[in-house]
Amino acid sequence: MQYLLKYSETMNHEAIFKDRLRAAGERFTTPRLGIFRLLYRQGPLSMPKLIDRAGSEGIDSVTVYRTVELFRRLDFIQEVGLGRQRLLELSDDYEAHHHHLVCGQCGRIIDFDSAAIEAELQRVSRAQGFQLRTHQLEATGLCRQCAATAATA
Amino acid sequence: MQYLLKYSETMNHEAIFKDRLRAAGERFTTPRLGIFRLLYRQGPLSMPKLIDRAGSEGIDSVTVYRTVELFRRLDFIQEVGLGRQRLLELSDDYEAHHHHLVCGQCGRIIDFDSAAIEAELQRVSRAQGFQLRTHQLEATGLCRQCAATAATA
DNA sequence: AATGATATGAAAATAGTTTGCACATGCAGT
DNA sequence: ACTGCATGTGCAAACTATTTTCATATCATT
Repeated sequence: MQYLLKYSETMNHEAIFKDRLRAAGERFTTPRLGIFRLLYRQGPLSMPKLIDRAGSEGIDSVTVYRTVELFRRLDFIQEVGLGRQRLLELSDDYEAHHHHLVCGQCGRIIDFDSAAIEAELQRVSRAQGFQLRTHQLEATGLCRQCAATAATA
Repeated sequence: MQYLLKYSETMNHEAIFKDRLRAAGERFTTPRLGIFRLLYRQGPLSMPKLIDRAGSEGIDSVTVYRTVELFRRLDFIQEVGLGRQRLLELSDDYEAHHHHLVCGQCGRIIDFDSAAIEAELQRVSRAQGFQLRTHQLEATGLCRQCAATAATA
């Protein structure tokens, strides 16, 4: 009997990427791989940064726009708001933190994890018949330092 | 050009708005009030929509940009991401829903409330010495209908 | 009402995004 | 491996969004 190997154990992330593209009837091309790599290696990037980095690899900005649109359509990436920025991140980036406290004063971002929130979200989704893919919680306020400064000012 | 605004209505929240502006050493002007009203009455708006609505009240787009920047600086408004849009909403809009399930397929947005999540967020904030102002939880996935369609496809 | 400081609108400059099109490339079938 | 051809890519240009500049209008104070 043969093991039913999971893709993630047999194939590297780029092979999985290629596979997922092909499965969706889309072509596996050099620019698409390049953009995937940038997001994979450099983590969440803003559109301008992604265009810039891709540019230095010889990928045109137009191609970046079109590829981001494609990736979004295929759910390869999601767009998350962080403070005032919009960042693009790979959907299956399990390292990503999804819960943030953003200081409106200094811009500091405090990541945290909360099993309680995840559990509650699961519960609500189930109740709504909603098939949960990913989520993001962003809280805004003042960090310890800025709150202290504001109090004395 | 004359503004198409009138001062004649109930001004409770508007008086507060005026006071807060003045307290910050900023001027209370007709365009600023107009933009405040739009956000107050029409709830969260995207930048293009706000520019459009303000335009039909005789307020220039440049003024909208500058006023939004001012309001943001004074914490009158916050920018929230919803699906792919960025929306502007008044910070003290207690009617606002802060928890959403966004369907990646059809774009439907399901609002929900969760005391459990609020409580957990309070707890985490306190532990971090973070002074919480507002928050937003956005979950992405497939709504009941789209999940059913996807399963049979 | 007069004054001085600042906000506003109009035009122009700049940045960000989309579209049209000729050429290049991935990939299915030999 | 080669070929055909559907599709992706880069470039230029159109279009849209945002910022800057500056003369004028408006606000708040006297």
